[in-house]
Amino acid sequence: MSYNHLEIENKWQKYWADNQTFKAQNPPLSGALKDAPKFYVLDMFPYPSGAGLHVGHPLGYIASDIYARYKRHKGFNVLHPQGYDSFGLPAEQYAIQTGQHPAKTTEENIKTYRRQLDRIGFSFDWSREVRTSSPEYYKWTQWIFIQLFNSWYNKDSDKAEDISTLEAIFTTDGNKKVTAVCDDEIASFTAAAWKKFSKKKQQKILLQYRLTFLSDTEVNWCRALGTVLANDEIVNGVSERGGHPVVRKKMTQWSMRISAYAQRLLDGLQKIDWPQPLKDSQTNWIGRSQGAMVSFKVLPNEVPEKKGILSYKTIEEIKALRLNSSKASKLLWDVLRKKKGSVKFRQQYVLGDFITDFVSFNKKAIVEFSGKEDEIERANYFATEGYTVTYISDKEVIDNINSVISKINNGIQFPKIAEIQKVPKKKIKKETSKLIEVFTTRPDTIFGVSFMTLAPEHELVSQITTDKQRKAVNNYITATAKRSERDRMADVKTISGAFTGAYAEHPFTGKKVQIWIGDYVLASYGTGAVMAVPCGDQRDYDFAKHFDINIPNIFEGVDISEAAHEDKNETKIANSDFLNGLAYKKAMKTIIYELEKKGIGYGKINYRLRDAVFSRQRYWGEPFPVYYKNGIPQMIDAKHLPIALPEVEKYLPTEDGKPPLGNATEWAWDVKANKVVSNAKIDNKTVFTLELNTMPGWAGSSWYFNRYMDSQNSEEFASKEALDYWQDVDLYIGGSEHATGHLLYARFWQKFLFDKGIVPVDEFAKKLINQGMITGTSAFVYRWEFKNGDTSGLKKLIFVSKTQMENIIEERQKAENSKHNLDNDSIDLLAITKIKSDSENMWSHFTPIHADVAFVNTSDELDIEAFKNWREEYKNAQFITEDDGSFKVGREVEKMSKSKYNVVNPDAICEEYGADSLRLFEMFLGPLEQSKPWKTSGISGVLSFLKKLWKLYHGGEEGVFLVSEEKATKEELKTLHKTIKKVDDDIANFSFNTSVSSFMIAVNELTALKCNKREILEGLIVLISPYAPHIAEELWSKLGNKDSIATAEFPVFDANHLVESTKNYPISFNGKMRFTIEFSLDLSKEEIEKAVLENEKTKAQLQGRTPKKVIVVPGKIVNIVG
RNA sequence: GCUCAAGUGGCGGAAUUGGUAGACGCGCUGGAUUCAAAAUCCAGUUCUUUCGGGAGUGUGGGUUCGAUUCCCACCUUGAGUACCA
Repeated sequence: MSYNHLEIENKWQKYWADNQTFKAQNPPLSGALKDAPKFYVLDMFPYPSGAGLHVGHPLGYIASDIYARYKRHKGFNVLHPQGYDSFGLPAEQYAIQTGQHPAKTTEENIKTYRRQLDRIGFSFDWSREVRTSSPEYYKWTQWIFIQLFNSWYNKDSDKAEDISTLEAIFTTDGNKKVTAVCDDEIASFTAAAWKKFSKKKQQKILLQYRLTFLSDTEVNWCRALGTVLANDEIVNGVSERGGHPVVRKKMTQWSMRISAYAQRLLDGLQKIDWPQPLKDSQTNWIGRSQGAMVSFKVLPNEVPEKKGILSYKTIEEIKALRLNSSKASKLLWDVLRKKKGSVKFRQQYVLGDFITDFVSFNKKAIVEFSGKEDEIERANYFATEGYTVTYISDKEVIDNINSVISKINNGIQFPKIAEIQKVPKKKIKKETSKLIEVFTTRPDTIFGVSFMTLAPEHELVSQITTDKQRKAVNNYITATAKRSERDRMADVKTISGAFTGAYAEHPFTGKKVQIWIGDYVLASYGTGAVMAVPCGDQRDYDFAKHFDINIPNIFEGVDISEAAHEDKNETKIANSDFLNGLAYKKAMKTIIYELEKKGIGYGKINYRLRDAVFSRQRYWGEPFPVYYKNGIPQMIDAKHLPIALPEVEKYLPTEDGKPPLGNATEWAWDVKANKVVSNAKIDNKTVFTLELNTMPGWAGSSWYFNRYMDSQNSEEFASKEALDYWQDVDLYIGGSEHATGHLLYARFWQKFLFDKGIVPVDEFAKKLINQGMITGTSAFVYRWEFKNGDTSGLKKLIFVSKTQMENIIEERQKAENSKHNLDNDSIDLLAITKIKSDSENMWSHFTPIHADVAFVNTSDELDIEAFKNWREEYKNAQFITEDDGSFKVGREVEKMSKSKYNVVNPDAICEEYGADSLRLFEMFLGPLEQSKPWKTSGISGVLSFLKKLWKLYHGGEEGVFLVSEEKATKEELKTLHKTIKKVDDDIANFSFNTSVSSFMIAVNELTALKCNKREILEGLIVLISPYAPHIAEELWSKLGNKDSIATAEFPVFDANHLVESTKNYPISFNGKMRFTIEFSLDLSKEEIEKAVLENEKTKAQLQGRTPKKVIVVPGKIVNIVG
């Protein structure tokens, strides 16, 4: 009976499903597992895409499955679940295109995934399956959101606490004593003041402390996708998915205060066994830098005028105004710009703090549309500046533009102060000295400060710029505003900036320090301002050189004539008053002490990590359990969860730009009935509008590992017993692309849940492995083209086989090198003269065209007929084949992708070679964490291994099952135990590839020994079972076992079987091995040395010379130095 | 630029504390079997060679009796990050 993988695999997959073989037990444990320790093996759950799985996807699942099966053999109660991260953009985009409900396509895709996964024979406990998009699951995602909303971060206890504790503090002490992680700008208030605040104001203040909060955030808006994207969803300024442009935009969004956990996320990395590169990228992403905040006083020498300074903000406002200007405004501007009025007007120009609609500076006249919110303040200011304002309305302009023009002209001819009612007298602002705050990691170099640089967007820029410099500054701001973020990033080399004319006072020397603006300073990091130390920072140095600013040297014995000196460890500070002679560490301490003493600065740790935006303008995501009352968000009571996703007509944003949920008609919250009701009932008394955004993709994946512990629990997130028993994931396998997304957010939520006492540990995964990517091996055919792609002279497309193409190129090279006539043998070789006589034109290029790898056999030969039928235009193509008539394709390694036609489907592999072959082969390809190319041709090696394995149990030519009960020989035992040791070690090191080799070696050796003894074969099949479980089950049952092999005891290694009496010593000369001699291991060093030197071969090597030295390492090697 | 990872036959890769470089498999070559093919089995397969040998793990140095492994410098590739003060 020969090995029939299809029959065996079907049989056992059915058996496992029917018997729930891999169901993990929750406490209390019973049966064989009564005292079993737990082991939790987890894969990153997949997003079920429409394309299904390709052979690259299961790599990590196979590795984790082997580990899980191994642990079962070792007596553990193994939890090895699987589920689906089933909310996401692709299903939604498909819905937009086809109108299909995302739930439906998701369901279908999951079915495909499940079918594909089942075929590979995974030992998943499917009874615990989760889907992030099912209401039973997202009920608890919503529940966690509520917990976050009801929490604040107390810096003193360094953990999240219930918001009620904060309210209690406010009532007794106000907010002065609280150290919380909260919004940057919260005014301080006393207990008395707190009590007097309205409920609404109190709620607004609390919102600034909550761990999830609403704020106007600059977000990455992707117009094409109609949604906001997280930083890690953007690659090179375009969306990761689809490559659409992304712009910055302000929106009111839910955010998660992950910044509260920055330090703990960093510290936690110490105690988890995750890959170093992954830890590094999290460390990098959190971006801790230690330094100090320092305030510089701006010198009031030249009090700048406010008028006409463009700030970043105003430029953007003006842009927006111009874009959105009303019909009337456009109409009027068309007339005014053509000077139909008597004077030249400018549109939307800045005057003081205001943007005028139209202004004439020389006539001191303003034309404004009436009805602006701040009309009174504006009028007041314009009047004090001596401007005449003419008010007009939209209607007037549209009805009769000529009368409007004459009204304007009249206003100018007969100046009169605009009518102002109840103008409050504007307070004259006291000119207090302004402070520029900077963050620096090198406060010890403060004596090297020779200028300061502000980001062009910095709010002080417009206030401090002097008259004289205003034009230059405005020009610079305008110029940088035009450049997109991308341009600025791409162009790091160019140094640009402008002097504001203002000076700051050096806090220690009292010297005047120039204040510049420059786009190398980012508004979004630190305070958006830097103290420039050109001698110690290369960017400051370059800037100083470029603008000819002096570069004081404050380092002892360091030459800074060529470049800044950025090394801090081995340099002492000089020219720095009280810091002179101090090394970095000491200088840091001293300066921070001095700064704090003077009250102008303090030591500070800054993090790059920003709070995470949590709102998405999408349909296919978790709805928020939130409704709005007077503009204040309210949580729906947890007992009414889940708040199910409503049905909508269309999945696109609404006409007026609301998220897709704005299309829902049943989307309002009735606080009396405690249910979702029709929007028509909204009265803002008992029925309120619900949140229209949905949660981002990472919401559901940030806690799913906890849900698996007790996935069917409808009462709780997971029971306390289950959480206490399973604790955390022992082994987590997934891709490294989640380093700064999922894996950071999940750690954040886990720490939060830990703070709240919901989960027992604050890191969810002890050990993590990143599996590498399996790349595809694309196949190419080469299209022969004429110069300039001109194919007009050809009746047919010509494809050239790979070796022939290489021949042609080589011939051409030769011909060109020796300047031979091109019409030579090589052309005859191909008989192409028949196709085209002008051979000159034939010497042109070959274009590689992707051919579907399905058309190519294991010898790289193309199925020409299949290829012809693939595309209409290939039907009549001509093929220049090899001499033997085959057509060879070119090969190249690329990412596996549909568009490259190099996708290999695991179903096809399972069909032809079997799941066991697929599993073995994927492991055999190379180290798990490394990326490696897939080549189907290689799989024959593991298949023939399986056949040999099968034969071992089916001795003789007849092929009947035949196992002997004889005692095993020493040699046979040695093979088995050598393999046990190797597999134990390999699995511990995740070197699955070398285990497969050792199986092959074992089977080869046992075959050579003609071993068919139960004593050996029973152990062997358990060893192999984690890797190739189907054949293992079959042979195990043939060996007479009634139960599944899944929990059979793993063979125990016995070193006694490996003890040797002799060693084949390598004899090397100057470190090079030349031959070997066998000696007993009992021999002493001296005896070995003597025997070696007497050996004939040694004498031949030495050719009469006397060796200088002989090194003998017993049991290892002999080295003769000559 | 910075951080990290990695460079070994035609290919995937092995060599766990420095001790026989190329395990295992693919591919290739030759042979057996077959009417033939597939499958299977056997032998060979780093390069070079005057068949004695000699060289060889990205490059150049170093430490050592001995280096793919340790140290220094450089080159190349891949990943992450990007004016982070």
